[in-house]
Formats: sequence, structure tokens, C-alpha cells
Amino acid sequence: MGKSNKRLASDFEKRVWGATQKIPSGKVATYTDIARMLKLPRAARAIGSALNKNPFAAVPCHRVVRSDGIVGGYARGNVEKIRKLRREGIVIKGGKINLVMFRVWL
DNA sequence: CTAATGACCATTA
DNA sequence: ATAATGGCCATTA
Repeated sequence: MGKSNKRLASDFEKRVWGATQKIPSGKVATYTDIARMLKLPRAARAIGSALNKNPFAAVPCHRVVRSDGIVGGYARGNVEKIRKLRREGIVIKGGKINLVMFRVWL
């Protein structure tokens, strides 16, 4: 029972997870939306990397999608991401979400 | 320190 | 429509 070998979350990661937690059920945000919230408008890729490491079940990572409406990746599998979104009422047709309908914050 | 990595994005072919 | 490309940026090796 020694010290934990797990890495401490970086400040950047905490901010990403915090922002993601604000997305309400039934809505989605894009990776770029999160980047803009953090005042790092070109960091979409890094946002995805941070979400991939999120350890908290309470953080709804599945609500963050790509800017073209494609669902995008998920640590526990794309299929699970789609299932969770559908469960919340998000309509996915041809692998895509209508962002005009389901995006938060305009 | 440098180089590689990836849940992205826009452009080009 | 798909595929390749170059850029982007925090983290990791």
C-alpha cells in the first residue's frame, strides 16, 4: 500500500472536465466549443486527449462531439457513446448529429 | 531538451 | 462521397 502510482491531473485536464460537466443531458458540445470556453480556440485536439483520460463517471464525456456532427471517439467505444446519446434523446442519423438542433450555447 | 502521440479541424485532391 | 495532408496543442516518452 504505497503511494499511488497514478499521475496527478493537470490543470488543463481539470478545466476540460469541469467545462464538460456543464453540458446538460439532451444537448451536445463540440470539441472546439470546449476549446473556446477555455480561451484556447485551437486546442480541440488536446481537448480530445484530455477527455480520453477522464477518470470521473460523473463527467459526461459522451456529450462532446466533432464539429461536423459526427459522434467522434470515446474511451469505452464508439458504440457505447452513441447508445448513451440516444438514451438522452439525441437523434443520430447516418452517424451524424444535427448540431443546429442539439448543440448547446450556440 | 526533442520527438512522438492523439476521442480534432479545415483544406485539398 | 472518401482519403490524404498539414496544422494545431497539451501531454508523454
